[in-house]
Amino acid sequence: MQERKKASQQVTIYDVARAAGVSDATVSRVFNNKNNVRESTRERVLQAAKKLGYVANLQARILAGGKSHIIGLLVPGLDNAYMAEIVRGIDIELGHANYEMILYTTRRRGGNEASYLQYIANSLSAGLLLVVPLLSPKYLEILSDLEYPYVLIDEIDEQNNSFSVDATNWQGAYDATEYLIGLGHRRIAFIKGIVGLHSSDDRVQGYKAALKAHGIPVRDDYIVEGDYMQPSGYDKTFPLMALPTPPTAIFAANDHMALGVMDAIRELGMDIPNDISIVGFDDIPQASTTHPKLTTVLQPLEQMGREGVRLLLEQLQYPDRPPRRLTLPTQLIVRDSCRPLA
Amino acid sequence: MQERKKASQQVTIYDVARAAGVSDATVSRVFNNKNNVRESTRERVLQAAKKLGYVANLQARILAGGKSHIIGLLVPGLDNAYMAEIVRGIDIELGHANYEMILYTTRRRGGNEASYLQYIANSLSAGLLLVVPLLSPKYLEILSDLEYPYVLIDEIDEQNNSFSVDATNWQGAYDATEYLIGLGHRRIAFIKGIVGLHSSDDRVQGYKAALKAHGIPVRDDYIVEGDYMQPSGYDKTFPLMALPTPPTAIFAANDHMALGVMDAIRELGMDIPNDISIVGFDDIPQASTTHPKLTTVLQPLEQMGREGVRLLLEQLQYPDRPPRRLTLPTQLIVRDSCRPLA
DNA sequence: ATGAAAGCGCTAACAA
DNA sequence: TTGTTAGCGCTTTCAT
Repeated sequence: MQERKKASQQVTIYDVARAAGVSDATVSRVFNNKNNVRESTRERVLQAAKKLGYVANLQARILAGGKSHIIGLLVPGLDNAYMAEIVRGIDIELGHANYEMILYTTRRRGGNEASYLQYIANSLSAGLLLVVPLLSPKYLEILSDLEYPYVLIDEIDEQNNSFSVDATNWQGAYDATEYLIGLGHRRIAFIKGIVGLHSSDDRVQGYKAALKAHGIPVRDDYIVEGDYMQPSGYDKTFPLMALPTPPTAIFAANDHMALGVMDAIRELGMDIPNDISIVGFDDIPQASTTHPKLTTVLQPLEQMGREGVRLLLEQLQYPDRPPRRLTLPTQLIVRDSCRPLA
Repeated sequence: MQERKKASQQVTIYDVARAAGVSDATVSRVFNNKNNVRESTRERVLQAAKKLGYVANLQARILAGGKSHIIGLLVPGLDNAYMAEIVRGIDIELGHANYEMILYTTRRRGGNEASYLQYIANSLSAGLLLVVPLLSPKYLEILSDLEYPYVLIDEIDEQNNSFSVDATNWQGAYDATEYLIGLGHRRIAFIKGIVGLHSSDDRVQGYKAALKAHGIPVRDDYIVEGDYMQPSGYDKTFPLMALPTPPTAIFAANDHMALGVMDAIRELGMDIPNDISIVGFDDIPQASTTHPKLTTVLQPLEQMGREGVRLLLEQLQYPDRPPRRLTLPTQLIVRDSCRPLA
């Protein structure tokens, strides 16, 4: 059988010990960076290990008393740029900490959150990172019942009972709106994201607040519902532009929708930014490769992923620290999709 | 410390054995679904296990020689739609088989393939799925030295010594080109993908073959280099359109580049498809949400992921089967970015 | 500074 | 059908 062959070929701590003329315990010490090893011995061991191509066996290490060095990542799916960026950050940070990641998708257990979470908690991962938009409160309940370490990314716990990382969505939307106002725009439309999503709701509020702060009335007909997907940005643009007094600027609650808006605007035979200004949110990679380049609010997705990992590892190390919410700053990225109103 | 607590609390096979009045081996048998256990005994063990809340320790299980029910996925990164689709397929199929997936990124060990692969082989995964464009032959060498089960996705092994899944890239490009020819186009440009990539090279060949088959000379100035990224599609379009006799159709070796081409064409003030026809390759989700909708060659990405998993699980089960290469059919998806030449 | 020995939780011969 | 006995590769006391 396959597994046997593998076993017979694996270079173990023993082989290294023999080759270096020391005991297995000493080899272990070397690889765990214990300080009670003579420098010359350490070198000899390292030499031997290198020569033999020794690679530590994680299972054995963990079994013998170590930590699992594996965390879980629960997501609905990987199929959008937003998620990919977060995962990139997670991956980088995990790499630094020498942790592995098991990917769990909510898709896989439609409906039965409880048993899925239990399953995860009982398997190899030492903790869980959740990037689950529209997280049901039930998840949180179960998780805390399980007393299982976890961190919410781009979601918050209303009860303030979870570790979480998010961004200044309100402020980001406020800044973008204010930027448009500064450019002379007064008729600024807003395409909302998924209602109920915390980040999404914050963005609408930030938009409205900026308008009010500058004495511009909030017009209901300028605020339309979207769903964070490109087609909704496209679809919603037409009714907006068909208004008796159409907007001179459109602020989409995320970049995907902004891209859809751009498509629609072009289809209407209008020019961006000369005929209308467009702003997005997130700064996904595509925002800077589209033409004209999209002005948007950078959400530090990668960093959110990294900080999420940090928070989780912190919990693993100090299980008794109280929950903490980390809110990272967004940043307006001015590119080419907006113009001062003539 | 967390880990200690957990360890001291962990219910082992021993506890269950004692509670059920059997030996640990019997408990192991029950949990591995061996058939040589009396039904009444099995029930008793299950009862005891449930009562004590027993959960198998995977590390120990693997270390002792069992199967891990975890496979590894090695990718450069998740940051593009192409990869996301493949991963989606992998995830679905893994779910069916009740396997977990550990994500490994090549990013994490710049350069040192050998030790990274060894590390992977020595850790929890029972096998490895590789979606690594431009896979260095060295990887394959190491992998086969390790005698570790693996499957290549969208890559092939020139030596025919690996399990692999790919698609009919040549045929797909041939079909798309022929479609354009059928529409009356004669001046068809091609933007290449990354040279050296197997799939990419096949696509150029398919394009050329179709041209030749229809007696259309292959013009070198109509074939330009790209890199599969959107900006290259954009950049390469301008020189193409500045030619004395510019093409009436552009075939980009993948959708990302085709999207870039569309941007450039619009920037030139031309209309798609009235002034020029455009075809892509892959059929990423965005191809159908852009405007006009992109005519493209569907590469069954999701299915490739699924088949990759199947092939890997097959190897795990029958270690002695000889390597197999599975080539899935591509399919021309006609949408709105092409028009008959007037 | 180093070695010897025990054991982590489990699986897999081998007996019985 | 079931129990006994060895390990899997490693870490960690406890000696030396």
